[in-house]
Amino acid sequence: MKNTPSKSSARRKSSEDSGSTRLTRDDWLDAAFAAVVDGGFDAVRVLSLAERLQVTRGSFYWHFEDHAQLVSALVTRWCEAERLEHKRMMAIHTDDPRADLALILREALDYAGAKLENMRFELALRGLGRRSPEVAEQLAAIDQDRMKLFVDKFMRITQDIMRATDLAALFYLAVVGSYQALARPHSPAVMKDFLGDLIRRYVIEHPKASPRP
Amino acid sequence: MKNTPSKSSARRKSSEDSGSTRLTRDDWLDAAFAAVVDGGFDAVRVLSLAERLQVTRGSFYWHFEDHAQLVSALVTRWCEAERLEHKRMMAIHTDDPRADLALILREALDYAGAKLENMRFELALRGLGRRSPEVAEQLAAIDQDRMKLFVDKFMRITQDIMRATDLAALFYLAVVGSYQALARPHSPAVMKDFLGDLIRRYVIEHPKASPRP
DNA sequence: GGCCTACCATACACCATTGTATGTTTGCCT
DNA sequence: AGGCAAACATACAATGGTGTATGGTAGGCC
Repeated sequence: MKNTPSKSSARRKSSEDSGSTRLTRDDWLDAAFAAVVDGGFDAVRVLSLAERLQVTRGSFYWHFEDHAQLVSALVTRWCEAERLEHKRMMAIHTDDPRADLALILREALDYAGAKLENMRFELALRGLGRRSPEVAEQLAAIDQDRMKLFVDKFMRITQDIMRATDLAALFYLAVVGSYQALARPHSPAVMKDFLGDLIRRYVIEHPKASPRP
Repeated sequence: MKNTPSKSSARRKSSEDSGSTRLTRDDWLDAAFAAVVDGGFDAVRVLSLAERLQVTRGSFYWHFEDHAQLVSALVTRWCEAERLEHKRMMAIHTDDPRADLALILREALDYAGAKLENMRFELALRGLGRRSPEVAEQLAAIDQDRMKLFVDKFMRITQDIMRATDLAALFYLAVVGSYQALARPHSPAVMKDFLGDLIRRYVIEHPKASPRP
């Protein structure tokens, strides 16, 4: 449900406590996140969230200035958590670069539980980015981050900067494209492991076979 | 502006005429299409369209039952036009399968003018499909159509059904993914011809080089 | 030239949502 | 125990959107 741990002080309640004490700012952000996951950013209505949280809107307008501030805070929180993930993946560096790449791809493509929610959020965010230049900018930074990650990992396999860039871009675009298919309610299960298999077969197991003029 | 020609009778005005006679149903659909292109489906407001068309909402509620009918008609109109395009591309069949594929890819990736609008519409439509099962179904049919097209064309090059399916899926996913990047206001120009070049280099010019166990 | 119908305007009721102002409760702190 | 600030409730104004009912107008057809 939460994409980053609450930094609420100890005396305050966080969503882990099932007790019905007061809410924190992060609780509202969590509720907004859940709303985005199933319904997109249009589903982030102050009243709906309040209903979900069993409070009135009076609580909201204490924790936030207005609706825009909620959305903005939600987006930046997600982006920061995402960059932490990138850092974590960047740190994966054993003496077997193919295994490293396979692991990263497995993480990026194994949609399950919280990861599926995260994917749906990202999709909705891309939709929002089409109408908000600020969000588009933040998303571009995320994409750039991930491309760097992919290129780095491919680089250790091919040792060819051009080829590594090509492959990284191709597969990252395919990953983004696959999000669309996987976000559908009844996505074909066969899609799930498709890209991972493809990269294993075409790149990892046969790294020298793909052509380069 | 229009993604399919109006079938309005001769006495009625279509948007080509600059004269300010009465409107037709297709004029409203065109306006809705334009609204989706810049602003998504949330920008399809009856009042905004009326303002854009220099009329009041009285006109709208004569041509359409309600707002939902407008959206529904718009979506099916686009889908039908898209399938016509698929048929046209499917008919491209010379004795040089590589040139055929290159041509199709150029058409699918050369975003300019009306094609960019079409792409932005498709992206918005995918967003809508995440909350409307009917739309999701129509989109799945479109995807299936295009996959068949891609597989057919790759098939004539590789003569290997498995490999053709893999490559078709990989590149189609990449095409869909690239839509996200290209839909951004200031998309890097280098992205524009990237996939086309990639396919030319990796598949068309060196069709036998990619691996398959 | 009258008329009938397609097309559009006007006016109203209604609902969802945001924001604001102000009152009320809870609980920590000393 | 009492006070103070955080957290929430309540009530109200304002906005922007849909849908409906009904009245008005223009243009083809006889």
